[in-house]
Amino acid sequence: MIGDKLSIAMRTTDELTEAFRASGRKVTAQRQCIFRVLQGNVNHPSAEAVYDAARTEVETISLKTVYQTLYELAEMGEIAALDLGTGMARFDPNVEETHHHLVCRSCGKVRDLTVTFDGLSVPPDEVQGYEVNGAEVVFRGLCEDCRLPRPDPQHPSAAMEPAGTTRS
Amino acid sequence: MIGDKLSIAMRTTDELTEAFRASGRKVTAQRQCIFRVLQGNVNHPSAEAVYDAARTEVETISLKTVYQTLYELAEMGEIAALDLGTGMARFDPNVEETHHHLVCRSCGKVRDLTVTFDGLSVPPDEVQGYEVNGAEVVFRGLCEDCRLPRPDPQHPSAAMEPAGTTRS
DNA sequence: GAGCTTATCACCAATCATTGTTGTTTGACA
DNA sequence: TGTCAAACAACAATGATTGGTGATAAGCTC
Repeated sequence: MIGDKLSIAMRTTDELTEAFRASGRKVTAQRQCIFRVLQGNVNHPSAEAVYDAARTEVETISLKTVYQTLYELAEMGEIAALDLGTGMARFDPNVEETHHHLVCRSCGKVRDLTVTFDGLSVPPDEVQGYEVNGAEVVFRGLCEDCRLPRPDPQHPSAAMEPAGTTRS
Repeated sequence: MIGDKLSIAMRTTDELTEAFRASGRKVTAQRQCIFRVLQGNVNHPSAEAVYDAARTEVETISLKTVYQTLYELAEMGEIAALDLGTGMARFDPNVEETHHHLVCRSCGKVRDLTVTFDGLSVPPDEVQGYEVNGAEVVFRGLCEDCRLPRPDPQHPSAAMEPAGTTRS
């Protein structure tokens, strides 16, 4: 396994602590715990997944606190809140490098795709009055775990890998 | 206004009626009403928007029936159910021509973008075990109505143009 | 270190989109 | 026309997320 892959572009817990304080926010044990959960997390966890991970450290932390902290981090631009059609918001600590996403249709697993697509813009005669300032590409398919015959394909991997909705 | 734009690639009400019957489904007044609402609709309505439009014809129709019929149409491949991050599913009667979408960050309005992007695929060394079988591009920005100073930018146009969630 | 102020907290209850349940109605075919 | 399952309307319920409230504690001042 390439352990190096975990060194994704994201501030450290200490840097986030500093950024929080600098913006007039208070730094609590709960928030630092959430910072730690996010640090180096490459799984695009849902709020619930962050909550579960955080609770192993701070048992009394509430889901509301997790949501609030995550959206504050998103507001500060330290993480990205994504809606990838998996039925719940996913949070991506990687905001430094522009990238796209691979989403599993079966379990909802998300992976970064650090590829730049040239020519990904709206032709002038097609803008239909929109002022476009962003483009996201989502590739869908089946992840390795859901593709192969496995004991329980619904739960290929446990922690930090929340399942997506399987509508239709 | 280009009235021709309304002749989007979609089956007529009669064709949908026939397709429904052919697949063993029953055709009711409620369903035909929904077919009519969708026919030529270029606004990517939400279930709620279809519901509202349908109710002007069949006052007693229930939201559940609308959801059920829309997802059956999606299952049959006659329309597409989209999750574009606006907080609710949007339905696109245009399934014939491959296209992408323009989404307004403010009001959630969606427009088709009939453009083909070359090279929109995952490089082999980046697939990370996924079996990819689909790619969607979403361009985000502000639509004409939300961009310009207007009396009530939250409701630029009324019918069939449901607002998106404005999280964060 | 104590006191103060205010953000943040935990614990609810509430919301919104969507889905499950149930008893009734109705299309499709005999 | 009769039969019967599919589809219906009218609920209640779900899951993700947010709002309200009184208690707590971070970060300042002294």
